[in-house]
Amino acid sequence: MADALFKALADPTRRKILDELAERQGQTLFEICSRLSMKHRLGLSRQAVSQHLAVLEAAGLVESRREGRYKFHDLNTEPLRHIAERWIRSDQSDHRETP
Amino acid sequence: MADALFKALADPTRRKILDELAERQGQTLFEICSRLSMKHRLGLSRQAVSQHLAVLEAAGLVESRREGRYKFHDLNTEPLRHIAERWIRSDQSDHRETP
DNA sequence: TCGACAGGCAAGCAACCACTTGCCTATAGT
DNA sequence: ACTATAGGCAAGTGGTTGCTTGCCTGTCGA
Repeated sequence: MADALFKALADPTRRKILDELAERQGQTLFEICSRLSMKHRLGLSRQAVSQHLAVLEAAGLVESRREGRYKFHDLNTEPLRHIAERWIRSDQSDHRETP
Repeated sequence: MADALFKALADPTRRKILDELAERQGQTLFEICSRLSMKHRLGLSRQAVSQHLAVLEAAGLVESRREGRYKFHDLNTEPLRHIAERWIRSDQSDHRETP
């Protein structure tokens, strides 16, 4: 479970997809494709993005809903919220903002 | 920079190493090796752990200091603190605890 | 009804990654 | 001085992964 989450975040293209979904929820596969090629100059095939979305969905970071022939993708930030707690909770060093 | 961080976290063995360092700071390579084999039944070679530590150090998650023939490793949680902010900051969904 | 559009499935390939093996350096103890 | 200990360097290997290519399914508009 944590494994799928961290592996999903390991790829820079997948993180950019999360960026796009954070900026605008409910995008379709083609919208994400064109956004990636426009803004980031990424020449990815449709299937590549589709596979990335499958990985993100398996990790719980993306949820999809189908309407007709469109499939809309939504970002779910819930799995991201407790990632660092695993190592931060018993933190003995003082990481306060530099005065 | 973010790439090294996420790739470092992608491996389950490296995350266990971070767990061990979170539990006890300043461990040597051999201490980490024996801990991993004891507690997690991981039969890893010394070089495997050494390479993992190099990856973690490149990501800024582990800092090392040399004293004589020993090299002590310390966990640095600083890179972990702002990981999720990238996607959470402009979060419009209501993820409050279930009432 | 038929063609265009949105998406899915599966095999194949090249690059990467975790891990091993073998050898080497340097410090500490006797 | 010499041996054991702690660690490093580099080449090789099997498995994984990101991406492509080709083909198929389902939905909407004319």
